[in-house]
Amino acid sequence: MGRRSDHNREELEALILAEGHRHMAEAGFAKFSSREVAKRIGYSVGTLYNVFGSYDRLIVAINTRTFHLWAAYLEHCLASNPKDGRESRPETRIAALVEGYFSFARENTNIWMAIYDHRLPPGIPMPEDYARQRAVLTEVVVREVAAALPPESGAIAPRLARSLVATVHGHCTFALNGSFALLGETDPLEMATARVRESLRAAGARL
Amino acid sequence: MGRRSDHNREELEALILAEGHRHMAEAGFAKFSSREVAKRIGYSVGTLYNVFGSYDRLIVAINTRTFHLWAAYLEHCLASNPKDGRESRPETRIAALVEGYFSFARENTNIWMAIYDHRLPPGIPMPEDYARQRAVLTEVVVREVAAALPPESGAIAPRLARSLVATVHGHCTFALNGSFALLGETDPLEMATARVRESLRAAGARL
DNA sequence: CGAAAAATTAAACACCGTTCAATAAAATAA
DNA sequence: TTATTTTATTGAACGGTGTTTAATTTTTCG
Repeated sequence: MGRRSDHNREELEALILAEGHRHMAEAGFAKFSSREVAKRIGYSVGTLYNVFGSYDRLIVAINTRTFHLWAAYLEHCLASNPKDGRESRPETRIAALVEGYFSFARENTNIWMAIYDHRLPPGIPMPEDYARQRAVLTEVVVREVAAALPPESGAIAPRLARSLVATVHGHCTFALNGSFALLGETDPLEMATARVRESLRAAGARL
Repeated sequence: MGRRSDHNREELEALILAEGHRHMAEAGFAKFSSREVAKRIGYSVGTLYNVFGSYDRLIVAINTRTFHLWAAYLEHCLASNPKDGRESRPETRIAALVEGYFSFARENTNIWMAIYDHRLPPGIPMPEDYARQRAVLTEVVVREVAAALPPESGAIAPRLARSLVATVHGHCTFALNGSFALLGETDPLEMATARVRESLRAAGARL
């Protein structure tokens, strides 16, 4: 049948992705539907499948975009705490990072949760884009952790950074899914920040 | 229509729960289906809805059972490290707890993940059973954390324990969903244990 | 036994992801 | 230009889901 005059393949992919991202933000992972995305952009379901191949690949593309937004958001948070200003202490920048992790998740709950709600069927490998965007995000943390540690400890920064991301992730998850509220915890961000500070100090950081 | 001779209401509820749990363990949250559970126990879907009211309440019941199993598993792990034996040091018991957290999740991935995959629609409150079973699990950790801290720090044990559970949860999640593998981390358990030890030391524990 | 109560069913509804022959439009060839 | 090939798009069909409900069966009890 026919090529439409108003969208080439590239534009169509971008259109689906943009609307898919919006729908995910509004509806959340559990209620997300590829049919609904198709309806919203005025194409039929089949077209979506021609472009993305499957539901899973569409979700992965949406999540990849979320990683991109997230990394940009964190860099923006850090830019408010410049290295050379009065508030340039590594502690401040680390705190800004933890706070940024939490506030991105809080202000974009559905798209943030979708990253962890979705799991690829076993055997299907992650697209390269996904791994790369995720690595970018991790690199930001590695860089800041390395800056907080004494120069001679730089080698351990990557492993420690990954571990601290997991620490913050755990706290953020419990904050957003109600686990902390259920158990009586009222300030998850403070708890996460404290745990990160302790581990950095144990690794030799002077905070 | 009629009451069957072979199951009263209580037995039927237990039957559904047992088969539901089994199905969740085999299929995982994404492929779980109440219709499939009904088919397996030889009842129709309607009966399931008469007993549990909705899909969500069935899932919550399954997850509540998982919390119960999990707490029992952890107590069993701790029993292998008795308080009064040669290996009675709090550090050993804390390590056993972290290891138990990981190994339960690893050996029961689907039912463990289902706890965090499922989210109640907003407005519907958690059943009391769920909160209670979850509190039991947390109490185990609070008790061990308090034992690791100096007596005068006992008051902070509950908050610290919740935070350490979040820390371990984050590491366990990243270990099981492939995040750590993607980022090159090869020993999540070691990382989690190290973070917990650091935080306990910072709180005054002599490990 | 017969009537009231309770339990169970099966069909219907509105969704979902996925596939695929038919079709319409664009690109190319004659 | 017209004819043909290639490409993009569709919409119906399939088998699945959670959920509701009228009809039906079974049990209970007077």
